[in-house]
Amino acid sequence: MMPKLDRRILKTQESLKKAVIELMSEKNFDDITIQDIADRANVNRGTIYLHYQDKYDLLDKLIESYFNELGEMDKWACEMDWIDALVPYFEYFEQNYLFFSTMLASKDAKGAPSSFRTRLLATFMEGFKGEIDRESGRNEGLNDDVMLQYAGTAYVGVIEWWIRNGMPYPPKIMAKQVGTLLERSL
Amino acid sequence: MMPKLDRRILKTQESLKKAVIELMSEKNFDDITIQDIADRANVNRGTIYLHYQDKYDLLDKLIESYFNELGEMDKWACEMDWIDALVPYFEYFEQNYLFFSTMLASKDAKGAPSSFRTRLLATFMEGFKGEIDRESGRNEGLNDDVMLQYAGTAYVGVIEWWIRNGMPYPPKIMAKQVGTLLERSL
DNA sequence: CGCAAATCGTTGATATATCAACAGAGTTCT
DNA sequence: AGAACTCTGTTGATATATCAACGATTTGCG
Repeated sequence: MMPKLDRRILKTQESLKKAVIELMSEKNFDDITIQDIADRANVNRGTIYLHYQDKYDLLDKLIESYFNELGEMDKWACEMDWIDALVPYFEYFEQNYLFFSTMLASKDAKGAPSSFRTRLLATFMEGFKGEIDRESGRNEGLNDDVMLQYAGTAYVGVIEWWIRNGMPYPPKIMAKQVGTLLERSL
Repeated sequence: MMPKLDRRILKTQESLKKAVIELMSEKNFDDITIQDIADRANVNRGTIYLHYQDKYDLLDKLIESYFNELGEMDKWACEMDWIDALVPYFEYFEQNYLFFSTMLASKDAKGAPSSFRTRLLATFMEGFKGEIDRESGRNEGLNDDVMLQYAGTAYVGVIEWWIRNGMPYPPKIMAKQVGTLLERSL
């Protein structure tokens, strides 16, 4: 069991993560100072060091927490219908749209397209692995690699489009449509 | 000088006040328990007693803080044009619409119309006192009492209507219109 | 009624956050 | 190069919040 975290720890860490996301949507991560984060989170600067090594560590743990959350949802979703299983995902993206839009938009230090996107893709492809239809024969002659890459990039692409365009359709509609398409591809 | 409050005190008190406002917009104040408030504010129940006697004390101080804020704005506004002076007020009502709509809606314990509304009216009338035109002669034969009551109830009434109807016009528009009307009445 | 559960207000021990201050490392400006 | 400035990471003393527990009321229910 996790050793039941103190309320204050959760609150400060939440404020700090929220602050980083907000600030990253406003300026480059490198231009963000520890004091900026502390101010935005309404937390003493020193407090940050009680939880994180530095701002990079904070960003790492922030991203990690989202992937963990996605991982949790995977477990929950694996035995459901495609369309039903996707609903909570789109709801999750909607609730945390600022995080996802910011992370998908942010370039890596070197200017390369975000490693976040790459990792997100890998996560989805991993999740799709067990869902490929190997029984109906419908997919004979198709390589797993290709199908996974196809479905994965499509999925990420749609999410990216949906978020960037202000989430024009509600999560349930998105789940239904994307679910239908993914089902055909795997 | 105020003895510079600790960050934690401000944060806790803010959460608690916000929690009470939210809860009051959902159910009767008497049905709200201390534990409810603690949960909503994400604060330990015992912490509440470090700041307040009980939930009634909390509500008192909550309301008081808003009247103090209004009092501060009065000082700032007294030497301005009517219309310009009203803008910050309507902006303030807009920002804190949940508080005002809840308080204006809430009945007192006995079921009487809210004493909050009565006090708000008194505050505005007090503020209007110095603004009555005694020079142009335009108001001769008119009693101060009557003018104050007239303008005060009108002002409160418009605010109430504006908030209850989802603030259909922006603060600046409201300030201009109400400012024009108040100027005519005093 | 009478019991069970919920709520209250308080306590003591402990954990966390705050604040002011410091030295060191970069920056910027001249 | 050097002065002035900013940011960093760390420290020690202190203030505040947390948690679990308690007895005392109050509330809800059979």
